[in-house]
Amino acid sequence: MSHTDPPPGRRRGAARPQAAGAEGGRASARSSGSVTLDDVARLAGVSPITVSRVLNRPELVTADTIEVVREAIARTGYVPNLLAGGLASRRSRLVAALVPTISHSIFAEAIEALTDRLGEAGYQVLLGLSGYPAAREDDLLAAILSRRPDGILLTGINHSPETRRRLLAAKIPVVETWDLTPTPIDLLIGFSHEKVGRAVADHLVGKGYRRFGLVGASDERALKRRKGFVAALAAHGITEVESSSVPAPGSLRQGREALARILDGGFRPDAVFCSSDAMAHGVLTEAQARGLSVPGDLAVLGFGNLDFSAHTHPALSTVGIDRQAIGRHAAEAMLARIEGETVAEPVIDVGFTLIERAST
Amino acid sequence: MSHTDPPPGRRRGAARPQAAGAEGGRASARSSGSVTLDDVARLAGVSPITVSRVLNRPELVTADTIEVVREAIARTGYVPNLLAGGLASRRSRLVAALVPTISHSIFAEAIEALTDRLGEAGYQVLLGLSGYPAAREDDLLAAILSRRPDGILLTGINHSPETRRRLLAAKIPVVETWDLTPTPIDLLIGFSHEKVGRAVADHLVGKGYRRFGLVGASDERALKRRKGFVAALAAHGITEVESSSVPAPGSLRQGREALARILDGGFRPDAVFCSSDAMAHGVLTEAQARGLSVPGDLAVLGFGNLDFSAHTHPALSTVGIDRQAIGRHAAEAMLARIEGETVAEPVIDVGFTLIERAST
DNA sequence: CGGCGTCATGATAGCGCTGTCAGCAGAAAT
DNA sequence: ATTTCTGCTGACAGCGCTATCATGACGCCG
Repeated sequence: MSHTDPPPGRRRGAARPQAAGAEGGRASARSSGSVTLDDVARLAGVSPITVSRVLNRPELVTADTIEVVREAIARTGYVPNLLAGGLASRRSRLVAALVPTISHSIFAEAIEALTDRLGEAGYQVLLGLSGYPAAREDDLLAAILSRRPDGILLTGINHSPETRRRLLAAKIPVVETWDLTPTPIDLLIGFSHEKVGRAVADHLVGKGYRRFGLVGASDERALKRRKGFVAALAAHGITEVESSSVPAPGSLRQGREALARILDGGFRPDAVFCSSDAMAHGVLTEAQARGLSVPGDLAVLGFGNLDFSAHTHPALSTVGIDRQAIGRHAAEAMLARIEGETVAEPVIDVGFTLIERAST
Repeated sequence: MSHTDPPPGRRRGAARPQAAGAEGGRASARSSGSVTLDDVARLAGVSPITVSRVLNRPELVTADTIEVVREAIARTGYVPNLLAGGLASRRSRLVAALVPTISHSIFAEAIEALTDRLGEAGYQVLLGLSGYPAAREDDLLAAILSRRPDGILLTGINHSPETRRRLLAAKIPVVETWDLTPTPIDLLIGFSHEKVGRAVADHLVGKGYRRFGLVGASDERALKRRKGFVAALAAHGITEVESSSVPAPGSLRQGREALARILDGGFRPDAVFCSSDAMAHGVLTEAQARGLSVPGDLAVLGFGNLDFSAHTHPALSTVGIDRQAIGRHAAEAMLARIEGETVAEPVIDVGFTLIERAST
C-alpha cells in the first residue's frame, strides 16, 4: 500500500508537482503530517528506497536520479527522520559522552574536539553530566543507552559493576578517558596521573624546594597525582608535606582558601602543587594578597595548562595535557570500531608535559 | 505474529523463566538479538502493551502486574529502545540546545541547569556547538532536527532566515536565550545587554571616573553592551572612550593584551569595562604586572560574575547574570509547552545585578 | 545470438515501540 | 436481575525508514 503509482515512463515525466499532503490523501490519524520519504519519492517519481539511497549511499544512484531527487527534497522541505532511520538500520549515529561537568573547561575542550570530529562523520554527541562523585552515572547510563548510541565515552576508569555490566551488554564501543588502567573495558585514552605527580615532585625537588604544600581536589584522578607526588618526595627523603583537600572540581576560590588554611596552620611551604590551574591561580592570588613573592617566597605549580595559565602574573608553571587530542583520538577510535575496522591502538597514552614558567 | 502464547491462567503462573533469546525461536535475520519489549512481555505473561504502560504510564496498571513486569524487566536486563518509542509516539524526549561554545563557562552553567531540570522530567539534552560566528548554525540545525527533538534552545536572537524557516516548520517549542527582542520566534529568556552597558556607565561615572577604556569581544551581545555603555557616557557628556576589540569569546590573555594595547597607545583610562570576567581578570593582571594600583590608578569592571570573580585580588566588580535561572526557566517553559500547557510567561527578563567590589 | 555478469532500481518485510479502540471483569446504580 | 460505569488489559495497525533480495536493462564474450 501507501505509494500508489508505479513509476511510469521513467522519471522526470512522472513527477507531478504537488504540495506535500495535498492529493486525495487520507492522512492516517497517527501520521505527523510532516513530509516523509514517501512524499519525496512520489514527487520525484522514484521509489522510497531510491530516495533513501540518494541521502545515504549516493554512489549507488545515477547522477540524473540524484538530481531529480535532490530537487524534490528541496521542494518539499523534507527533513529525514533519524529515529525511523536508526530504528531500521540499527545505527543511531549518536555517540554518548559522560563527563562530570562541563563548567570547568578541562573537560569541555575534549568534548568540543570529540563533537567536531564526530560531526564531520555525521554523528552527534549526546552529553551526559554525571556530577562529581559520579553518583548519577548508573541512572544516566540507563537513560542514555535507551537512545541506542553507536558508541560511548566515559570519563575515568572506575565504574560500578552495574555500569560495566550494562556497557558490556550494549555491545558498543566504549572509550574510557583521562586515565590509564591495565583493565580497560574496551578502548582507553589517557595518561598516568601517578607519573604526573612523580614528575612534578622530581622537578620541584630538582629546583631546590624542600617544604611542600599540596592543594588537591578530592576526585580520583587528583588523588592519584597526589599519591605519585608524595611517593616521589618520599623517595627523595622528604616527608614534610602539608596538604589541603577541597571538593572537586576545585576553583580559584578554593585555591585561595586552601593556601590560607595551610599558612594559617603555621606551616610555611616553599612550593605548592595544585590539582588544577584554577586552584593554582587561587594560590597565586592569595600569595599576592599576602605580599608573598612567587616564586621567591613560594613556588606554585598547577595542572591542566588552561588558556589563562601562560598569562597569569607570574606565569604559571603547570602540567600540560593535550585535551583536544583526547577528544580527537576518542572520536577516531570510536569511528573505526563502529565501521568495523580493527583499531590499531586500543590504548593510547597521550602523555603530559611539564611546563616550566615563572611561578617555579 | 511474533508473540505466540495468549496469556493462560493470568500472570505469575504463566511466567516460564527463560533466558532472553533462548527458546525455539527463529530470530529474524534483521533482529538485533537484544531483549525487546516482547521478550519481557512473554516472560511476565502479559501483553507487550502492558509492559509499555508499566514503563510509561504505571498509573494505568495494577500494582500486582507492575511488580511482575518489573521483575521480568530486571531478569531480562531489558533496556527500552527510545528510537522505536519515539518513532511510534512522535515524542523523542530529546531537547536540543545550540550554543556557541561550552569551553567558556558562561554558557556551560546555563546548559547544566537546563540539563538537570529536563533530566528530572525524563528528557535529555542534545548539544549543538555552533562556533562563534554562528557559521555552522544552519547545517547543525538540520542535523539536529533530524532527531526530532521535542524542543530547542538557541543562543541569541539573530538567526538566518533559513534557520527561522526550519524552526517554524518543525513545529516545536523554541526558546531563544541570553538576549531580548520584541520579535521572538517563540519563547524568550534573557536580559537587555544595552541596559547593562548603561548601568555600568552610570555606575562608573557616578563614582567619578571620566576616562574610559572598553575591552570587548566582537560577538553581537557584547556589541550591544558596548553600545549602551557608549550611549550612556555620551549622555553624561563623556566621549573620551578608547576601545579594543578581540575575537569572541575573550580570554584572560586577550584582556591583558587589550589593556596593553590601550596603554601603549598612549591613552590612560581611569576605568575599563570588559565584556567578560575572564578578560577583566586579564586587565587586572596586566595592571598588576605594570604596577598600576586597582582601583587607584585604574578601575576594572567585568561581566558575568563567574565563580572566580569575587576572589581575584582585588575582588572584581562585575555584572551578575543568573545563568542557572536562564537554564531553569528555559527548561520549565519548554516542558510546559511540550505538555501542551499554556506558558504563563513566554518572555522572561531575568535582569542583571551590578556587583560592586574592590576593583571599582 | 545465447549466456552471464554488472549496474540501477524496486518490492517486500520488518526494526521495536505506542495510539487507539475493543473487551471484559467487577462495582455501582436502578 | 439488569444496566451502566469504571478500570485494567489486549489486539491491531502503524510510526518512517532501511536490509535484503529480486528484477530488468545493458554490455560483453565466445
